Amino acid sequence: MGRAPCCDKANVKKGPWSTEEDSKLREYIEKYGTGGNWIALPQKAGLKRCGKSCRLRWLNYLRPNIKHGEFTDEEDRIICSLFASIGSRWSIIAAQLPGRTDNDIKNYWNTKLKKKLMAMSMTSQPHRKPPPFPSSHHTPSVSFSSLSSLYKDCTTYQDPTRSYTAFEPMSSVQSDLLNNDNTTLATHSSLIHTPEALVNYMQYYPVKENFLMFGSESSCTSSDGSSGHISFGREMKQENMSYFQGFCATNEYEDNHNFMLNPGTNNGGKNVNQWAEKPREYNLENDLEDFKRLISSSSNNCCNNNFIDENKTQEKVMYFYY
DNA sequence: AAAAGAGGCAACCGCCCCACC
DNA sequence: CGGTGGGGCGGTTGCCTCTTT
Repeated sequence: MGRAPCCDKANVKKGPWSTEEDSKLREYIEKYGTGGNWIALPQKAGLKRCGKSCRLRWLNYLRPNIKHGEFTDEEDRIICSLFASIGSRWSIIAAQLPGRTDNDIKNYWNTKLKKKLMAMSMTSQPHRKPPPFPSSHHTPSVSFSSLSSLYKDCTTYQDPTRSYTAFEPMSSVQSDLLNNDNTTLATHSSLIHTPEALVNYMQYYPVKENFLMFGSESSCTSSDGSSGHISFGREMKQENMSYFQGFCATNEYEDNHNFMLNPGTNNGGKNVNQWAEKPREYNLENDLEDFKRLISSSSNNCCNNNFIDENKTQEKVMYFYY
């Protein structure tokens, strides 16, 4: 048996909102607020509308400070970068663009920005082929400054020997792109140097699960001075503790390191996180659900300055680790 | 000028998450 | 602890407007 509908579909008006309905809704909410119950609101406000419809109308159109019209270049840039990073999680993207709604951004992306990017991409590379898919022997050499510069509120994690930057899924990594030793992503990600490259890359090699992690380890600094290595992994839970588990391929050695990041402890107002080698006791193909859950729940116990505006969304956090 | 096609966007649908009982 | 219901989200639809033929 299906779930009961949230409202009586037969007695509910659908379609475009009239100005009269708009003002009824606006006046009611300005006077009484939503009362935390959208389902009951239309009746109280004298509207023959579904509560969800009222919510949508308010959030996307009537609420104060909504910005309509042309997107700026800066907004374009943010949307592209975030889309490349986290995929179509419009509410998170909207949280970074004051006055813009997720619906607006979604429409803008689907109708204009996607085409714009494709056009730019084809103009610069008329005979473009998919980005190369290097062998696992490719030496990683990562520059991610252009990406990280887009984000101001990075959470900082470090220990004396390692620093990491992680992209939480990212739309992330298709398991079929991975070698048995889980190194493929690590190595071909090394070609991503700019947001544009990432967009380009993800058109051909979309990723779905897990997360990417760029980082460095002092012990892995290569002879040419670059110290980047690339890893992939995921966050997981064990006995009420969350860990980041992953594998890394470094400049110095391409065997995998299995590591974990214990949750930070507050040390003089700053989170200090402990990195530790971890025995290979997990199968990366499993426990993805744990990973996803933790991504949404760990903001409270792991990071103290999340990327996401918690007033707009309480979940789906992107972490950057240095 | 009219018809057809394309584009843009508001709104709907259905699923998932989570708080509450 | 499982069930229920509301809120929130992303994907999709359908209507309206604009452009092209």
